[in-house]
Amino acid sequence: MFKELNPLLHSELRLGIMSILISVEEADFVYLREKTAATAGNISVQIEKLSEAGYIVVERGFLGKRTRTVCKITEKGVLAFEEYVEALKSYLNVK
Amino acid sequence: MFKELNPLLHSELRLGIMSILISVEEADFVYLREKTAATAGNISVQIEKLSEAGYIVVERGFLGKRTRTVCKITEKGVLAFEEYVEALKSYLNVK
DNA sequence: ATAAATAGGTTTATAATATAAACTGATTTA
DNA sequence: TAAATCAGTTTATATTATAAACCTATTTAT
Repeated sequence: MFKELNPLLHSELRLGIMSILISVEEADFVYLREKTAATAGNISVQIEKLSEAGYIVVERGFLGKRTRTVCKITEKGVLAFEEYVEALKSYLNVK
Repeated sequence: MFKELNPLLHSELRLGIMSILISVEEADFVYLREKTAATAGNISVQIEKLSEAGYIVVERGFLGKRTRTVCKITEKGVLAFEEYVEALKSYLNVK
């Protein structure tokens, strides 16, 4: 009847991060913080979780002298996101 | 950018319960337990939360000699569910 | 008649989670 | 050179989801 909702994606902030990354394919820490309006600590933790799961890859580098953390969604992440959306449909009366 | 996801509805089990109730307009405890495949304790707690929020009404009665707890969604519950679905769309690339 | 299962729940304990506050180290500005 | 600001990370806390344990009534088996 109901499909399982991947708990890693069924989280407001992680879902927001994934939602951004699936459309832009590359976003840095600051951009994610601005778009999601979450605190830096919260973003940091959730990025780490998504990274551990292999849903995104994180590259820490520099932009001039400033540190810059760039995130990209992986193929695995795209698939997980798509499956999550499919699973959600079993809860909403959307076909 | 992203709309807030009502935390009361952004829960796999409560969402399942609401999803059922929005389509059948009346379901008892046993039916909800079977359809959601959750434990009775879990169902019990989540029904209570939805009830406290005024999203559903709960009537405890009898069916023959057996106790029977019947749940119905309220107008407030329907609205909250619809708003939740709208909010979700801001995260998925669905229009 | 009585013991053991079963039904329909509720209460509670526990483990997982989300979140923000506090912190760090570098860089820029006053 | 002291104070702010930037870009994050670590940690502490409060909330939450979940299942285990429990309870009371009823049915079934002996």
